[in-house]
Amino acid sequence: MSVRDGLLALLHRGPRHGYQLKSEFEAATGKVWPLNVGQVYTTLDRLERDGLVVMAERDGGQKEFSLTADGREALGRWWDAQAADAPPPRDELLLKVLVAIEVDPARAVDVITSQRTALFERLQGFRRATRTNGDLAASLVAEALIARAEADLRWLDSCEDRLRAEGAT
Amino acid sequence: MSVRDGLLALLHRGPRHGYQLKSEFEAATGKVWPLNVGQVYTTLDRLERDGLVVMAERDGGQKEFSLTADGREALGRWWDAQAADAPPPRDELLLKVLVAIEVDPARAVDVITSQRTALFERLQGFRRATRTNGDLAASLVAEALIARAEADLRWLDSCEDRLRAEGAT
DNA sequence: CGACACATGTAACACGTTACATGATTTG
DNA sequence: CAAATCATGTAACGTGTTACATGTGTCG
Repeated sequence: MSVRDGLLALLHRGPRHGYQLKSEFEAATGKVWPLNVGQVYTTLDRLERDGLVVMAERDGGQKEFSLTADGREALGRWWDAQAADAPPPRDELLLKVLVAIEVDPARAVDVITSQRTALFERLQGFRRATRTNGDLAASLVAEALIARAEADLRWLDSCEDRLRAEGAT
Repeated sequence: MSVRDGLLALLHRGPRHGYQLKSEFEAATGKVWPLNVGQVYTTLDRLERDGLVVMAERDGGQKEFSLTADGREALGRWWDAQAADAPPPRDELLLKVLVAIEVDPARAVDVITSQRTALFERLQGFRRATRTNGDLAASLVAEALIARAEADLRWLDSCEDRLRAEGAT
């Protein structure tokens, strides 16, 4: 999801101005994406340039943006698009471990160990977070991150096993 | 992980030229990151500009790049850096579902359903892939993607439950 | 010879990030 | 009044993507 997609989606709820969109963007994404307001304006400019959005200036200098028909259509396509068809997962943990194994197997064990420790601490943090807040978005984020972290921890274990097995031969 | 980090890491194995790095990059990352050769050269230029790499021209027009002391140091820092400290997870699936719930709860159910179907099919594909190849990198990638996909499927179920619960009240 | 892999690059564009500049309105 | 928040933007930079241009070597 790009800022572009996010803004398009938010405008589905009705006309908004830039500053408003910033807060709504962050709220909707459970605050995992802190957004510089400036980017909202440049992105809105591009959306307008591409005809997905129209701007109406209201008195007081406020500018109101709304979806055009094209914008609504683009949004529809985005809802239907499969997240899986997007560019392959450039995941930091995955790639770092893969490269470490390939480039410097001796060091790879250390990398894996240290990543696992850090990930485990993060996991604890997520679990703590789930118990403290009531916001739906934030709690779904926490749930997703917990599930991911658990999966990643298991994967790191598996990597280490494989490495040891390779080392033994 | 950026192309920059990847190239730095690959150069740890010894001096290389650009074209070589392209293939090694893709091999090391289990082919999840198809790389345009051009980018290798521009990235190497930047690394040289930043003093992390030196270029030596060999006869035949081939250019050999090697790590400098600074480069080695930067690489060391990268190995030690926690993947978790990197920018928060801009995950397509996670964000799309969150935004859908926030913006258009009625449609969110459809989005979730369709994402789940697609994800399940991908999962099947990954499982098939694991049984057919012997390459370590590729098989670790497959393993990671399977673990992730399973976690995500469970999360999608949980999202749907929550949505229905909200809808009921 | 022709196709393909090797090898090196440039140009244009999109996007995200940070920092900076400016002014109105609200609130302690 | 002073500070915070609301509101709109610009400039500069790093990075990733695509497309294009060029030339060498090899193999059928």
